[in-house]
Amino acid sequence: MISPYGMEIVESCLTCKLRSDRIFCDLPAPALQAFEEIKYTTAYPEGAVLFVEHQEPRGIFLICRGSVKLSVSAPNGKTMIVKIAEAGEVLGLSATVSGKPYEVTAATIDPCQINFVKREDFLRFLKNDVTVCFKVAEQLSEKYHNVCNEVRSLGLSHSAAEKLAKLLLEWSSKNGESLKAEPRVKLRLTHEEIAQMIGTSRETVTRLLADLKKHQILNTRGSTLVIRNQAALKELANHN
Amino acid sequence: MISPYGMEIVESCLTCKLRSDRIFCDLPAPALQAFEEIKYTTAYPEGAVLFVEHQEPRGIFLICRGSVKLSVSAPNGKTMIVKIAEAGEVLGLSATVSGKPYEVTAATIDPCQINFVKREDFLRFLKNDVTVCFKVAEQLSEKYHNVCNEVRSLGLSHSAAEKLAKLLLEWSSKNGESLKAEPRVKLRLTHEEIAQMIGTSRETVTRLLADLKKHQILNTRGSTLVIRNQAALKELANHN
DNA sequence: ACCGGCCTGTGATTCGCGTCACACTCGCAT
DNA sequence: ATGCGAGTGTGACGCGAATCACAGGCCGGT
Repeated sequence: MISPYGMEIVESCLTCKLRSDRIFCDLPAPALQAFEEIKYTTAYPEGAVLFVEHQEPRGIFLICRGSVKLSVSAPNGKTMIVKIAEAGEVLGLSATVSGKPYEVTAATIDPCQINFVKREDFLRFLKNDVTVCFKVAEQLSEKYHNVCNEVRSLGLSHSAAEKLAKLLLEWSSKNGESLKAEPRVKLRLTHEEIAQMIGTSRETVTRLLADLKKHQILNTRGSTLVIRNQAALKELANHN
Repeated sequence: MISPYGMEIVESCLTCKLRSDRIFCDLPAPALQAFEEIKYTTAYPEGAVLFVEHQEPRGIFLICRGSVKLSVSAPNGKTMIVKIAEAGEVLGLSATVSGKPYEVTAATIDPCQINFVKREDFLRFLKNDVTVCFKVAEQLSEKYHNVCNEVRSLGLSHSAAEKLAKLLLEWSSKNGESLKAEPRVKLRLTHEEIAQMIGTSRETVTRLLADLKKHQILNTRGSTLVIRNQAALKELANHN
């Protein structure tokens, strides 16, 4: 089956080949079967909004394919990107479990395939199986862990340069790229969006990147960043 | 029984009078009995360190009485206070569940009574009872929710004044004080610590508080703050 | 009553970076 | 080609707040 947005749809979670890489999909067979029965698979185009912060939780969204931008925003319109979620991650989990409003806004940044499960169905699913419930607890811990790191880098760094360096290093370590001599990072975000991730202004990001290039720490090949001096970048990230 | 630090110890969770107010303590009888058997009750003096960030998770800490300061810190020594946890809250939950290192440091700020449960015991306890497991998931959601708010106010406010105003309002709303015409907030932290909570410097906090007094928004009676103009404070917190 | 430590208050100076303003380069659609 | 819009690069300027430095309070110990 071909989806509306030129993507092949994975029909069933039972036969999904990505299963074993994933954290949440990797459930014992009976649980997976139960999940199969309550999930709705949907394809979304780029830029689709899955849910908005402060909305009542409708349920969870499991990313099968594509990536999703999570952001929080202030009444004055200023917004901050919390993270880019990839395939295998579950969104809206904490809101769905606790019944409190979604704490972030989720919008796709490329075409996505997503499994949705309604809140009541999901809660029933949880309460029927300790394995599942524990898995969810693990997921939540994971998420908590990540936000804590967010707080750490937001709160503990004086300079914007420090935060940018941290971000680049984090990106490069995602694909094991950081093990190479000159890790490459594919830039999928605009300077504006990077600025929103580290809580600074677009111009500052542009300037900082220019500086890094001038000092031979970075290099750009089209929209791919090459980290030429990882040590120096780490220096920037940790020191001052 | 009297503890080493002049506090009466609550012997058993089954007879604990605070139970119904608490989130985590409030379990069905059999689960509570099981909890009773794996917990260790301890009294701590002011300033005791329960665990340190990046440590391997030893287990969970349930505060029965007293309050605990949670902080993260950078290699350079700079530290940031994430929250002040009160009686009824569970600490180290996410680390214990996921097996990842503790993400914060926990230190008592007054004499505390605390129930400790070893990681293996706790995991067994979890996996034996869906109710418990679900409760834990709820707790984790709660925590996630709180950290998200932390990120929001850290990342989305331009001025230190804004963050300070937010903090004061949050404190005043804890005891339902904010419903009164002139809410009072007991200051239990030094300016230095307040600064660490909102990611600014001690001097700035001092100056901001002085300004607020000058503008008749605050007033101080000893170590108690009186909010004389809540509207103005909210204005500061939300706008700019 | 005295001292020594923490805490608070306040001025002077410096600097990062947000903001405004505008030019320049890419795509992409017509 | 042309022209438009989104994204990028760069200078000038000013404000907020970090930092340094020091002067008073407050408090608990001997």
